[in-house]
Amino acid sequence: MPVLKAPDFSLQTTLTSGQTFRWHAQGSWWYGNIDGRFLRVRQEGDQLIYELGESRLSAGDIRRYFALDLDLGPVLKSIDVDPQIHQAIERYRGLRILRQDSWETLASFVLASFNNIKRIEGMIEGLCQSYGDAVERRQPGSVQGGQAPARPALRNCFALAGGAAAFTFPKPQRIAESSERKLRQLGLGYRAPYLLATARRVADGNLPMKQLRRVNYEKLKGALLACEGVGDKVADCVALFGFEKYEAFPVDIWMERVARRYTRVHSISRKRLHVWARNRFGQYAGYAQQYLYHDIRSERASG
DNA sequence: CGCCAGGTGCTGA
DNA sequence: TCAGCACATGGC
Repeated sequence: MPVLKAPDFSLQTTLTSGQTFRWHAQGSWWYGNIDGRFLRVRQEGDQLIYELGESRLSAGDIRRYFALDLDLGPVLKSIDVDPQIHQAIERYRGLRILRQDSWETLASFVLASFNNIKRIEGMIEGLCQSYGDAVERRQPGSVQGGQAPARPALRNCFALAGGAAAFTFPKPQRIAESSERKLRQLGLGYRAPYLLATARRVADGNLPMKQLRRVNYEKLKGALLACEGVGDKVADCVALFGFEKYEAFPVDIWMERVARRYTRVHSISRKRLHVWARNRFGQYAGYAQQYLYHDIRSERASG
């Protein structure tokens, strides 16, 4: 089985830290896809083991997705400026910011606003089932020969951990062709028109995702904010998780709680908090945010 | 059941 | 810039 060297990495922490919504754990394996190519991965010590089935992914693709090419030590050292963040780093060292597809990240975080993670995952799954491409799970022991059954375009034995078929994340065009009514039927609620408008903006070329990869954080954020349903927080999530803008610092309800640990001031505006955090943590503020976010949520969950 | 969720857009000071 | 409010829906 192929193996990648993965020092300073925690697969479990990375995949459960609320930055990605489509990975599923089964046994020691995590099942998911990178740009629509399905695989499973697991970690043993500082090794990342993966299996591709028939997916055309290179070791470099996987290394890049999990950000294993990033030297984490200096990053963590640069944000380790006080006892709060220090504690989070000690607890969750190895948490990395994934390099996710920018469109999938944008659509996902439009749906994530004022919502809970379980439901976000369900909404995204429904969206994929309705508008993505089906990937049938190839049975490893199935008998070959005779007429090949009408086979779907895509197959992969790691398409799903459990049963039926898995689905790729839909292209913007597919959602753009839909309607608000159909999207509401998926349970997207008031986010349905936001997602539709955003998908149309991308499909029409008014939000050129590929070109935006080359612009700086400020310009990128400005472009993202032009989308309906994208405010400061969503734009920062997309910049951080989908565009490698590590200075982005998304401020949500959990960051407000983190802020109370620091200042005891009960009400600080999200804008002020954003400025304060970026000044405090610097060019890798986004990493600080993700460690603080995971730390306080984990603490709340375990009591 | 009531409260909460990785907020945003809009309105009116 | 800021505060206050409506917005859909399901998890717990």
